[in-house]
Amino acid sequence: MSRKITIKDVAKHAGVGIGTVSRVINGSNSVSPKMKKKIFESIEALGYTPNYVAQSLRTHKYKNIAFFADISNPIFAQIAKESQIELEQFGYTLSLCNIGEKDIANKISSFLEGRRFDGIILSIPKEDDEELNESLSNIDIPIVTINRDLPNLTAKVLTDYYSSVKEAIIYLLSLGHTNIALVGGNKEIRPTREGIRAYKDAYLIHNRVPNQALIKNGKFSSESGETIFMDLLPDIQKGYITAILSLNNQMFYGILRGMRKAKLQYPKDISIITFEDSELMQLLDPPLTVIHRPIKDIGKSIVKILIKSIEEPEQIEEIESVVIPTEFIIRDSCRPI
Amino acid sequence: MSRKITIKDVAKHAGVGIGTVSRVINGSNSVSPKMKKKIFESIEALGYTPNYVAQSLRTHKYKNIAFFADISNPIFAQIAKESQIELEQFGYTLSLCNIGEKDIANKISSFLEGRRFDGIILSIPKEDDEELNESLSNIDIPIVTINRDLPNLTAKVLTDYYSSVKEAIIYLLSLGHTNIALVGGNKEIRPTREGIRAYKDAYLIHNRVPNQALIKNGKFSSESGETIFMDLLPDIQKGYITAILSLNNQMFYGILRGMRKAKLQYPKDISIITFEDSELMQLLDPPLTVIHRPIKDIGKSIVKILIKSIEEPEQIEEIESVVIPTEFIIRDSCRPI
DNA sequence: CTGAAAGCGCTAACAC
DNA sequence: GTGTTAGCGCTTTCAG
Repeated sequence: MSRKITIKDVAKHAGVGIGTVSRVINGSNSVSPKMKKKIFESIEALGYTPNYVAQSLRTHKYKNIAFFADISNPIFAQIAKESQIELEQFGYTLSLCNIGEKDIANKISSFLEGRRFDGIILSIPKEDDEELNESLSNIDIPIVTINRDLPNLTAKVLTDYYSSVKEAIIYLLSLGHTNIALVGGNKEIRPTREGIRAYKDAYLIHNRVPNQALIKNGKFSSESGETIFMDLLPDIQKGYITAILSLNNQMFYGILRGMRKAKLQYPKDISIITFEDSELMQLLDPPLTVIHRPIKDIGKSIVKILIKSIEEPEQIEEIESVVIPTEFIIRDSCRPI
Repeated sequence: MSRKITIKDVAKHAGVGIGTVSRVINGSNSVSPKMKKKIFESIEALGYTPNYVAQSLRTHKYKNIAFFADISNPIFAQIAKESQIELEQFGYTLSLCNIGEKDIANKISSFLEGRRFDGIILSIPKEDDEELNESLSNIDIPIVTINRDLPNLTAKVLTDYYSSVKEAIIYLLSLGHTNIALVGGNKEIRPTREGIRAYKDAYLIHNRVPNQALIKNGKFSSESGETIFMDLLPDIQKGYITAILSLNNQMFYGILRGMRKAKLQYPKDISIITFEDSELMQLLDPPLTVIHRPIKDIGKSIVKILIKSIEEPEQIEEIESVVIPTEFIIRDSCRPI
């Protein structure tokens, strides 16, 4: 291929100085209309596009965002997708970095090392990883977290777990369930805490106090969900536990698998509700009662906050968390007692 | 934060020339061991990491790969994830760009414009988009395609649709099914073509010729799958069509939804097989007979080919397509006639 | 084997 | 308003 054409070529072609071309490209300072026109023509004629790498080196702006999460979780994949679509409007690029359970601080810093990003989108598996929080607070570019309360990180997009979990539990209590198991991930993350808080409050409203043993915590995986279900199984078979609310879709798969193995069916043998409304959730038979959250809105909010933090840092005071509403959708996976 | 420390700082700290530091960083040419040691110590002491942007500007190497696909499809999200994990080993970054159905050529070129990538991973919805193929062949960096036969693009990672579809159809024929519907996406992509070829060959082996009308093409969406199912419905209810093989997971969701609406159950009313073995596929009741492909291997192969094309372009002659084997897994969604 | 210097393509400060 | 120039941080000749 022929050599990439540069700003110099444009300047020569238009018979102007290189600086003037730069000004036109950046729309900065006033350039005389005739110059402007001439330069635009040359840009067009030569098919010039500025080299972002060179621009970045000069300006310390990279138009590039790093996305850290566990993409195995389809929800994060969707959020990544929506964020990318949104970022594109602003001319930004999204670079993926998958993180698992372990060695996250290292993974993040080695990913960031040497590379240049203007901002970060992040969701990590625990909030109380001190080493990680330490290294996170040393990062000097804006970070937007997803559903996490991290010390020093104020820009966050949260899902309103509280309202819908409360609504769901109240719904179950109204159906006559008294012992509802709550299955969630690590206690050290916001969704679990909020879920538990909502759970307790819902019981309170019904003038009851839930059995602490009904609150089960594990990891965001189907294996963990299945393990928890198996723990619960004796009490389910005894008829003590009659409903389960799962705060996480991946754990929910494990619960379903466990039910299958134990030859239990919903809603006959147990009522169930889960978070996240994927296409398949509706295909399960009977269709599932779920808590749904709008992924597209989450992506949009993330990007909005992030771009603002990057491009208008002076207004950073005003940047706080955004809470995305959820929706409780009743279908056919719960039955009255 | 304090100013980023640069190669100059290291040179000064070590009392050497800037070029020597560079040589040490790149492991290039021989530098005397004592120098090397001193410089490494300074790098360590100052916590220096080279600025990739500056390196890129100089070397025209960016350590960055662009990924174009429709991430709505969980399969592509998984492939993106696996590719990223693999690329990381080589120090490369993955930038996402979601593409939909329309205006793809523009999307790709505007994404690439000005930015610098060393390679591209790509899967597009049709193979016969001339404008797109034209613009693709003008790209002067290595491109690895996923399951597409594109003119001029020889580096590809393919899934062996043929063998498993053939196996699956033979399985159905052996169960006594004679009229098996084949549901796939656009005819202008390799998976569909290969699926159809396998389908016909399987019939041939049984000394039969399939009814062309049983081959249905649509788009990779559940809506399209449902529409096709509804087309098929009369013949299913008549008992003419007794089995369906879906080449695509998203279309399959639509088929399931259609079955639900029509109050049909598998395997009783119809036998079904689909591509892609997700966790939920096993949770459907009864569990589904599926064709499975190893996503991790696909990611690895993509990256292997891509890195080789980038870093050892002289061996490009040898770089051809890799075919990833598939596996036909029999569970309980088909019954004998 | 090593230091000095040119230059990747661009922006911004500086003159005119 | 506009051209010239320094320099972002790095690699790579070029001398020595």
